[in-house]
Amino acid sequence: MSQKRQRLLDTALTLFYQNGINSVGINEILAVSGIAKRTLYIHFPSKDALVFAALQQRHDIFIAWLKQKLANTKSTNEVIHSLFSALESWFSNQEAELGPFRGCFFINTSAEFSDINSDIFNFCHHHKQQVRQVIADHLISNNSELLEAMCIMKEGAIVTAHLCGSGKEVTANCIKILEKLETS
Amino acid sequence: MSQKRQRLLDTALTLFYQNGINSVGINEILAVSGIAKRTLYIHFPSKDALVFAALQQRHDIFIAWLKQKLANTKSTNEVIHSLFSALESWFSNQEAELGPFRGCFFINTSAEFSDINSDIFNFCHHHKQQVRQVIADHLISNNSELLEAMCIMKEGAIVTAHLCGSGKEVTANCIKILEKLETS
DNA sequence: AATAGAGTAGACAAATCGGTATACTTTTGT
DNA sequence: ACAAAAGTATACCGATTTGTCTACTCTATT
Repeated sequence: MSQKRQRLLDTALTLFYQNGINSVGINEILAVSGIAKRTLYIHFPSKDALVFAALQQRHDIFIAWLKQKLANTKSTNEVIHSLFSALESWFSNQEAELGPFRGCFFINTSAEFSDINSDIFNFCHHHKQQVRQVIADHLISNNSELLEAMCIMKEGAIVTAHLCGSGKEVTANCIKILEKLETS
Repeated sequence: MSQKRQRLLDTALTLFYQNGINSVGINEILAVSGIAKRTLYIHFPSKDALVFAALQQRHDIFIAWLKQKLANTKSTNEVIHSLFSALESWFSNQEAELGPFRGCFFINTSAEFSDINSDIFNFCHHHKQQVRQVIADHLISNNSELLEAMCIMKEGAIVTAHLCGSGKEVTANCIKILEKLETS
């Protein structure tokens, strides 16, 4: 609807993802976006509401990105390769839509919001379920053990790439491991 | 040395781990520990120094806990079982030394401190390397692919248990997957 | 041309942040 | 026993936090 609202949201998401939510104040978002404080509080009743909207925005972007990466996969092996190649590309900052890699926004956010019953923490959980579903939809065979393995290794790869910075080796190892599982 | 210093550190670690570092103020730590502000700043020059000391404390506790859990393992298979049984026990709050489970303190902390070159972020990286080394020391065979798989799945399991709350199924799946890898 | 809605700039409020200073008391080592 | 070190309580500092308020401007539609 409003282009100001959208610019606010884009700026907030970028800053939140890059620096962590608690480290980014409302005033910084206003300064970077060049929008007045009053305008922000017309569109979002509170910072938490802005955070929640940013999470939704990131969720939509990530799911769309993932679906596109998994499109046209015609076998389990192709899903494995497409998924972890995409992750590797993300880790090495070659996915413009996702911004400079700094781990998973939802893992990071759930680390800052400790209340397990809050809307924000709940949405992080919901996001992970949705991602799992997208992967599941692309697996022809109903191999739930392989699906589980892919999801666990995906989280492990994201965390490892973020903390240890070795993106390429990690994803290559994941592919190798999952291929062994697939054919066993 | 000083018992006050230790109490400060224990309180800080508990609160930081449970609520996130940026969500816990100096004053809260003082109120809970019942120690004067002046005393804190005698022992720690800044909040960041306290955070760093808390990370070191957690590191020592975690490494000791892990070594104990992996002690007396006599085969690769036993390492797999000991490691992921221990994790499952942690996830379901049965490991008093580690406190109520709220993910990995180092993953959580690195989510809050975005500067990759800071001492704090660096220590989180260092911790993960040390954990990997402890696991490696218990593997008789020099199977680096299995080691890598165990580390990736360990991170994946921690994140998944925290965000999705399904501790038991996750670790059971990890064990199943790793056993397949081991014997292939 | 008039009016309503969206936006701006910035002062302001109340709370909280990390950190310092002061004046005093307790503990500890020799 | 005495002196140094450690600890307490509390006031205070400047900066920063989210959020409110006022007064003004721009723009679009009827």
